[in-house]
Amino acid sequence: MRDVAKLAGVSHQTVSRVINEHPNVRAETRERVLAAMRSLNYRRNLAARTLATRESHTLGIIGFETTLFGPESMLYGIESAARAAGYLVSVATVRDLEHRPVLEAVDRLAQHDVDGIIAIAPKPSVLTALTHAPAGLACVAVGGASGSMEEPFPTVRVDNTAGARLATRHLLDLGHTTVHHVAGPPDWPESQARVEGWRETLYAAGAVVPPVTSGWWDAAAGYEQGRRLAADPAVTAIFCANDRIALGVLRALQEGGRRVPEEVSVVGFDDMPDSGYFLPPLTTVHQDFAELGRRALALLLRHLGRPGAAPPEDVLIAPSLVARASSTPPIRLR
Amino acid sequence: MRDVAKLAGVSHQTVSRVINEHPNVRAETRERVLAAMRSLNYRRNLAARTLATRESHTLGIIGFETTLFGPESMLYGIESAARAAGYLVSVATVRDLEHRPVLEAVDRLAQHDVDGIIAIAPKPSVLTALTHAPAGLACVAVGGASGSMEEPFPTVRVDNTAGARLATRHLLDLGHTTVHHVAGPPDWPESQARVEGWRETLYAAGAVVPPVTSGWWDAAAGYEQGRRLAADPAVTAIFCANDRIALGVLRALQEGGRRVPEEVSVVGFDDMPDSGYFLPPLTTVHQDFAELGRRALALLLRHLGRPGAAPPEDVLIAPSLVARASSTPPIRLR
DNA sequence: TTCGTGAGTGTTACCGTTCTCAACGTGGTC
DNA sequence: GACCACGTTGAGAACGGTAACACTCACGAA
Repeated sequence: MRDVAKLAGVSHQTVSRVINEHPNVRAETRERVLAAMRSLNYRRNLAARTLATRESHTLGIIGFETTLFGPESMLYGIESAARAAGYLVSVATVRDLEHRPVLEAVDRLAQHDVDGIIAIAPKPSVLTALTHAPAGLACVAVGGASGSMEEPFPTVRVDNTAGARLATRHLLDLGHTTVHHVAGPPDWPESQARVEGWRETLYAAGAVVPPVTSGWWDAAAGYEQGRRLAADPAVTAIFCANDRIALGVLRALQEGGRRVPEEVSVVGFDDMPDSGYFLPPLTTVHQDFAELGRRALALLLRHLGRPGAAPPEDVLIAPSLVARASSTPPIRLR
Repeated sequence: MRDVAKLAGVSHQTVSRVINEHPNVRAETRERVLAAMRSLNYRRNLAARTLATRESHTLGIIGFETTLFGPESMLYGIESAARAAGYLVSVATVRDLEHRPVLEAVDRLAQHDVDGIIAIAPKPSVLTALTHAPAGLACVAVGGASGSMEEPFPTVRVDNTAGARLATRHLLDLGHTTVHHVAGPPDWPESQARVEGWRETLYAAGAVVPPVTSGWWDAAAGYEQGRRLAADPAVTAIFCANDRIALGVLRALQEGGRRVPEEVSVVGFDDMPDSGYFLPPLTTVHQDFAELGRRALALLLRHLGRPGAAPPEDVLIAPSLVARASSTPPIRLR
C-alpha cells in the first residue's frame, strides 16, 4: 500500500480511502491511485484489515461430520450466497453433535475471527452450546426443530410437521385406513417433528396410530424396520422419515413379497435428486435445502448489519408433496 | 497480551514465547504466565499473528458447487484431518469448473491468506487455472484424471482405470460375452479413465467393444441411456460410471421388462452408502473418499513444511470390487 | 582472573491496514 | 476583510501479535 501511495504521489491514507470507496476523494486523485494499484498489481491484505477493524469478512459454518444430503445442500446454498455478499465461509465439523465438541468448534471459529456463525442440523445440544459463544458473535441456526419452544437463536427451517401432515394426509386421502411410520433418530428434532405431524394427522382423522420405530437416516435402518412391516399384512401405507429410509423399506417390502404400490404405498421425505428413479419412483415431500441455506445466510447478514439490535424473526419454509408412483389407493378401493 | 504480561510481571515477548512453547522459558515463569492467561481468559488474536508471520493456519478448498457424493465425502475427510493438524478450512465453490470462475476462487482464497489450496474434483481446466495461483501458494489436487500426462500439481486420486478393469473383468469372468458401458460426462477425467479401463479390458479379452453413451452423473442420465440398452436383447451386462447412473439404468431395465440380474447384470462405481439397498443390491467398485481427502491433506501439509522443495509424489489409491446381487452369470450358463 | 557460552528475559521495530484528528485550500456569508 | 463550513489530504497512532537483537546472569574452561 505504501508503494501504491508513493507511485500515485499521495499518502497511504488516501489509498485506503480509494479502496474503501470513501466519497471525499477527488475523481482525478482516485484515478491516479487506481492506476497505481493496477500497475503494481496491488491486493489489500485482509489480515491487516481484520486486525484493524475486527471484521474478517469470514463466516463460520458448524456442521455434522457426515454426508447427509440435506446438510450438504445447505452448505452449498450458504456458500454461494456468502460469496455474493463478499464473505468467505470456513467450516468446522463436529463428529457427534454434543456439547463439548461443539464448544471447541465455536472456539476454533472465534479464534479465526469469524464475523458470524451458522449452525447446520442443530440438535438442541448444539444450540445450547452456541449460547456460550463469545458475546457479540452473531449466530443463526438452520434446520432442526420446528418445536414451539423458545429458541436462543434466530432459525431458518422447513416446517417438518407440515410436511409430515402432507404425506400422511396424502395416504389417508388415497383411502388407506391408517399409515405406518418409520422414523429417524429419536433425538433429532426433524425426526420428532415428522413423527408429530404424522401422529396428529392420524389422530385428527380418527385413524389408529401404530407404534413408531426409529433408527438412523439411512437405507440400512429402513430395511431393518421395513422387514417387520413387510411381515404384517395389515400394513398398506408407510410414511418414511426420509428418502434413504424409504429406499431400505422398498427393498424390505420387495423381499417380503409385498408389491409396491399395489399392496403397500410408500412415501418419503426430502425429494433427493434420484428418488424419482427408485423402484417404483418415490412419492415424497420436497424441501429446498439450498434455498434454506440462502435464507439462513440472509438472516445472519441482517443480524450482522445491526449489532445489538433485536434478533430477526425466525423463518419457516413450507415443504410440498411430490406425488409419484409409489403411492396409490389400497387394493380394496380399486 | 499486554495485560497478561503486566499481570504476570513479564514482557509481552515472554508471553509470546509461552504461547508458542518456546523452550527457553523458566518453568516457574511459564506457570505464572499461564495463570495470568487463564485468569484474564486470554485468547491470542490470529489476525495479528497472520499479519506478522504471513501464515493464517487456514487452508482453502476449491470445490464444485453441487452435491455429488464423492466431493462431499472428500471435504469431510479433509476437514477432520485439517482440524487435527491445527488448520481451519475455508471453502470456495465454483459453479462450472471453468477457467475464469476458478481463478476468482483462487483469488478469493489467496486474499484471505490461506496457506495452501486443495482442489476437489478437478477437471483439467481447474488445474491450469491453479497454475496462475500466486507463487508460493501450495496446491494439491484430489480426484480427477489418472491420466499419464504431466500434472502441474501433486495429486491424490483413486485409480479409476483399475476400478473399471475390476468391474469389467468381473462381468466377463461371470461369463458375459461383452459388457456395455454407460459413461459419465465426457469432459470429466474420472469418466474418461473409467471408459478407458473398460475398453482396454474388453479389448484384451477379445470381446466386442460396444459404443459408449454418456451423460451427467445422475439417475436421470442413467435412465435415459438405460432405455436404449433395455430395448436391445443382446445386452446382458452393463457397467455404469457410478451408482446413481446405475440406479437409473436399473429402473429403465425394469420398465423395459428386463429382469436384473437374471437377464441383465449391472455394476456401478463408488459404493455409495445406500447402493446395497437398490433393487437388486448393486455390485459396485468401492472407493474410500474420506481417505482420499485425508491423504490429500497429508500431501499438502508435507508440501507446506518445506517451501521451495520438490513437490511430493502423487498418490494413487486402489479401489476394490464389492460383489452384490445385481451381477450373476448370464442365463445361458445356468 | 578472564573470557566465552547459553539460558532467560526485555526492547524495539515491523507486519499492512484503518481511525482520529489536524491542516490546508476554497468559496460563500456577514 | 474576517470568519466559518466543507471538501480534500496527510501525519501519526492504534490494532495484537512475532522477529531480531541486546542484555544480564551463572557457569565452566583456559
